[in-house]
Amino acid sequence: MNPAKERKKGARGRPAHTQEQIEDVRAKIAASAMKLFQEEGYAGISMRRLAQESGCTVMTLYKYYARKIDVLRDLWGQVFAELFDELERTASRKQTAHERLQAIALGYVAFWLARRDRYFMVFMSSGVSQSDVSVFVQDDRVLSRFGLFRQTLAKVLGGQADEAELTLKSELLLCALNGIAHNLITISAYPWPDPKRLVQAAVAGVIKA
Amino acid sequence: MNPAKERKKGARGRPAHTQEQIEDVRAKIAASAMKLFQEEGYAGISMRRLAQESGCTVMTLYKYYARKIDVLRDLWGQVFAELFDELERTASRKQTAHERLQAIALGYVAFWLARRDRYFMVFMSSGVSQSDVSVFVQDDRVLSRFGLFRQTLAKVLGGQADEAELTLKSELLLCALNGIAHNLITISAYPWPDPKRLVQAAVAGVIKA
DNA sequence: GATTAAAATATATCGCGTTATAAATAATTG
DNA sequence: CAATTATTTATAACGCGATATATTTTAATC
Repeated sequence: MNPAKERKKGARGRPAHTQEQIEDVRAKIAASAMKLFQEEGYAGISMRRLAQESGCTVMTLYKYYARKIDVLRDLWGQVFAELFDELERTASRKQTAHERLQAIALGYVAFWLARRDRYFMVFMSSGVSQSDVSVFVQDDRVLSRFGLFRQTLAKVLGGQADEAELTLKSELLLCALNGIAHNLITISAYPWPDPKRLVQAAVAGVIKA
Repeated sequence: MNPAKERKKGARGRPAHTQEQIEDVRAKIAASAMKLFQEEGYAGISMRRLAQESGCTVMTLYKYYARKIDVLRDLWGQVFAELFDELERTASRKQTAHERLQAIALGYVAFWLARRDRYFMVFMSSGVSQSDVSVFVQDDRVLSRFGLFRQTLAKVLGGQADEAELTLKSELLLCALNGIAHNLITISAYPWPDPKRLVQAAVAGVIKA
């Protein structure tokens, strides 16, 4: 209700930006940020630099984003959208539910392994306090897309599992996949096996056990 | 070879600190840091403040640690030592291999969930660049202790798995456990189930599949 | 005590995220 | 046009991590 303050008719002075205009400015800043953060890392880009490359001043940045981390958070949604768009395309090319589950599980881990810079951008962003991180995927548009895993797993299990068991197993699978990506990326010194074998074993673990 | 530069006999001037002396100073700084980082978080403590509480100047800190993050890294080893000491104590109280595996898996996740501040300190430390993180558990003294999982799993599987399969499964289990802790801590807004159920399902996945 | 070399300090500087404040600019209405 | 109001800019400031440089203190030998 009353999402954007209505401008009273006959009001004087410069009108406030509409929601659309605000999002246009944000999108422009975010585009610069995505480019810069990927090239030189989140911590490597200063607000002064981002302002310069965005063609505005630091104070304008702070008008559209309360803190630097909020710029980053704006990019997370884009990254997850890209990821799940890719996974759904991948899944649509497979015939059986089992193949689809394997494909998206592999695709999920492969996505992050191929985009370590973005993984760090999303999961390990520097200068992040505990409270910042706990809301890192609070956005419903992001969270809801993880339902792809639950739905695909449901098809594979058929009637073998009730709702509760299905929920548990799909969440376990997600934890395992995130854990595989997390460990392989952050503990890179360790001689990990082929990620495909880990993912296949993880999938086997939830559909057979 | 020639680990510490030998002081030439008859040398003039104040002798350089021995390795032992250096480690004593580091230990003193690290003690202050562990206390302060836990109380107010890594990002919340400045080098100026750490120097003050350690009874030295900022420049002295930088003599013993090249960067602030290196102080933190020094604490990681202590945290893992505490974790695995606890896990081994837990395991020793159980009779069967299966019980031990369950216990250490549960204990591993429970340890981090009960020490979220330390989890962030170890796995999500702020101001960390990609290269910093890739060596975060490179320390052999830390890495070797993860062997506990492999050995315990070997007992459970008995002769059912060859070396390669045992390696794969123990690494998958570790990925899953880290993933469970990681997700439950960082995506705290999501209504996760009881971590015990996730861990039990993860263990079941590697011993039955 | 004099000499020497290392440890430790003192001080200044840099760019950083962030905030505050005042001024300039732009877009509207009368 | 003037008046009004929001956006944007300009500038300074704060504590931060980090670095550089010069000085003082300390612990050893002669």
